[in-house]
Amino acid sequence: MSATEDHDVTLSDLQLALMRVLWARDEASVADIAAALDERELAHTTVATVLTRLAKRGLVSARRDGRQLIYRAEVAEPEVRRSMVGGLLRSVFGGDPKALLAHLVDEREVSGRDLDRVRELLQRKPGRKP
Amino acid sequence: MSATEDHDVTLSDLQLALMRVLWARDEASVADIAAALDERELAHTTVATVLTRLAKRGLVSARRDGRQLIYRAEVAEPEVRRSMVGGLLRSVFGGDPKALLAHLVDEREVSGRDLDRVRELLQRKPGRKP
DNA sequence: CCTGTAGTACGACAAGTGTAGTAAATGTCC
DNA sequence: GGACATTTACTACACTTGTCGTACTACAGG
Repeated sequence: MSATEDHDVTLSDLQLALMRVLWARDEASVADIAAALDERELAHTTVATVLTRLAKRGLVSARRDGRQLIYRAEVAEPEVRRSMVGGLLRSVFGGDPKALLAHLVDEREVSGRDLDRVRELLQRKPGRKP
Repeated sequence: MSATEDHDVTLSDLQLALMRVLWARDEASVADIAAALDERELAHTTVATVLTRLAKRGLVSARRDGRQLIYRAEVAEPEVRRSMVGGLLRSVFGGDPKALLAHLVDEREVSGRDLDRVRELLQRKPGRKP
């Protein structure tokens, strides 16, 4: 299938930032990414280094275009989200998603209204694929 | 005024494991902790080292009892949870708790039934505490 | 008292990350 | 065609984390 034998896709903040650029535009050169991230004031070489490391992990791939390298994400955002939420779930909530949900409510991060809204969406859009 | 100037309490798996022991029993010696974690087969010195580093971060405190050091957690579990969920929220969901909730539902980590259950609890237990 | 032994304090080392400089290759512009 | 600019490759360095080994210290027994 699509799952290309993925491991533990956990990314740091910076790594995530780079990936987000790739997810948003499907392909990008180091310069593109550095530009998209210029609030961070990173040296181009920093971006290039991180990209190289991500490539070594198989999370992005590079294609050569003349002297430039054009990068592309090799893992999809939902997959990373799954992986990272899963990690937090395991490490902090003993693997119980309901505990996380409860936390969100206790912490007033989501309200009863939010719950209702989601509940309604669930109703509307019934079951997904088995 | 309980917030003792806390930073970014993000803990690794191992660190969390140690903290959990402390949270469970309020005080523990290195030996206690190593014992509680013996599925991990850690050398005592490893436990001691991690504890020392946690102490340096102010997350635990140590009291001397004879030759032993008795540790105690200086941050509460809910606080760490808050901090870590907050971090994930920021880095992966653009800081939007509802997006995380949606993820949980999409990923079928929580069901409509779970939502209802929590919803009901909310109804039952109305107010907050000032 | 002498000897284990239990405990801590330190120092170490391998990975992974953030961050960047330098070098080398390759175009571009007068 | 020479000076610049662009872009990658490599190397480096400081930090954190997981993991220990060693050394030193202070008790417990005989």
